[in-house]
Amino acid sequence: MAEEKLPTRSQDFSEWYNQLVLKAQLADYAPVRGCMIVRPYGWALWENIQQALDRRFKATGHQNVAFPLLIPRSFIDKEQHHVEGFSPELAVVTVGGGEELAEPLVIRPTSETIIGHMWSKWIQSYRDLPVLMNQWNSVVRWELRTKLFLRTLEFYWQEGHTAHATREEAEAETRQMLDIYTDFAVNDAAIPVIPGKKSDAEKFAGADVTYSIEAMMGDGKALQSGTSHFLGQNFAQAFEVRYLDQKGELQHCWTTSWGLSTRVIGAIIMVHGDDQGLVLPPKLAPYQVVIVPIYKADEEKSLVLDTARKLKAELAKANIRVTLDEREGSSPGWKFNDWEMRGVPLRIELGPKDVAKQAAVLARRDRPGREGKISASLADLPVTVERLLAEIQQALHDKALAFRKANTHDAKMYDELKTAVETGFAFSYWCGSAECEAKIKEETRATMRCIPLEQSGGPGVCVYCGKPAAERAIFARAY
RNA sequence: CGGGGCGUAGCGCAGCCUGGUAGCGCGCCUGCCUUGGGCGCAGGAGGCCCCCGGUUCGAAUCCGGGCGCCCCGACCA
Repeated sequence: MAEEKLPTRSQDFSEWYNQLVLKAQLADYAPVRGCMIVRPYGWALWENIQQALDRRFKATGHQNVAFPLLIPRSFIDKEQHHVEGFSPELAVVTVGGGEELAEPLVIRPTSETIIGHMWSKWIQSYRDLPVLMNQWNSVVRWELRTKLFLRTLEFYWQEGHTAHATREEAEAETRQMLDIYTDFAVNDAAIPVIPGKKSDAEKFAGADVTYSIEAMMGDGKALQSGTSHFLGQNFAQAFEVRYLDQKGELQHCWTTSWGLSTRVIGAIIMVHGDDQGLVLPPKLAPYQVVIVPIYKADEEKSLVLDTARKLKAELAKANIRVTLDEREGSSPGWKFNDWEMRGVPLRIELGPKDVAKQAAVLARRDRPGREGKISASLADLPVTVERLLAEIQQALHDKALAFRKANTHDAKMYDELKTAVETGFAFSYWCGSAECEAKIKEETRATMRCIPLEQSGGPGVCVYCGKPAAERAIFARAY
């Protein structure tokens, strides 16, 4: 129940976020440090995200699989960069059934190694390729500092893994999946994202190239919201994933992996939320519409509720996710605030006056207050609702894009970059050297988020060292 | 691992300094009344006061030790 007001976003963005996640009942803290319980409302949101992605994965030929949670410790050690990257954050099982294990098992931090191991058995011929797999699961990384949805010890995600005969095919797959994430973010989550390439310092442990989609949160900080890795032949060599080509020659496969996690829920909260609470994009919202009935006397109550129930059935028939708030003992005003806090895109207020007119009051979540309310005829309500939901979906995206543009600066001078990253993104020329990247990070706390795929303006000079630079990169403070 | 905060009713907290009947607000339950922007009244239920040890006639309170969680930095999706 929402008994107290949230801090405003400008007062304390971090505290606003923490309290909102709890109050909206998306998630709660687990008894173990850094772990999270996803509550029904949060999981419903995740299920909608899963469906939106899963149908895209299936449409591009991927199949779902389930690999085990436990991985032999030695597997992690087989790929040099992988072991360096992940060793510090592994959870290790050393005892099973009361006995010390001969070989410790790690709880998967990601599944490249065990999948590589199995592929080496399954893949023999070019006819076996490509292998296109995905799994929905959870993984464990022993993070030092955690935050609900954004970084927890265990988190839910999907990890896609593919193996190909050629470099070109694997590279195309890597980019295809990045495009899918972008499409999902923009069209379903209403989050404008910048797809781009990571620096060597920021790339996945074991990848040749890492791409990501980067989004700007409501406080101007960046959040990496999905990644796609071109793994080259690194894992194929470590696990001997080989095939015979048409000429009868033994070749190593080229592999990819790509993932998107419940972290994207954090992005949805921080991109669209306002001081009243969540604002969920209609395409992913667990409830797209809530009907709040209003009545005094008993005759009114039955009249209003009968109408409301019919309305609910009609909307549900039109495939609109709708709920009717029949809770006794809470006033309509209380319910308005409650559902606003929980981010339902559209509210229908139905009272005796409306029923008499055969109309209802519609209130858009993205336009708070009385001015956002309109009266609509009951006769064609499903059509009106569908139109409004589409408008809200678009409006959320446009607002977020406008915000990002307003807080992104083409910083040419280093001083401009320093100022820009205080409140948002700096889009600056970078020579590509790790030294410049490290210095910028050290001096501004901003990291190189990505080199956007979309470039314009030709070459320039590095914002830090002044040497020639081919491309511009996004620098920002990040979650 | 460094810095800070906190552990007392489901939640938020007071009480601790100065030891002596465990409290307040919200929520919850019952009834009445209300309901178009976080209603009101009355009654009620609910406690290993984080754990272990010490001091004391007596510990939520004092002393020692431990554990846990949250926030801020370094590491990361």
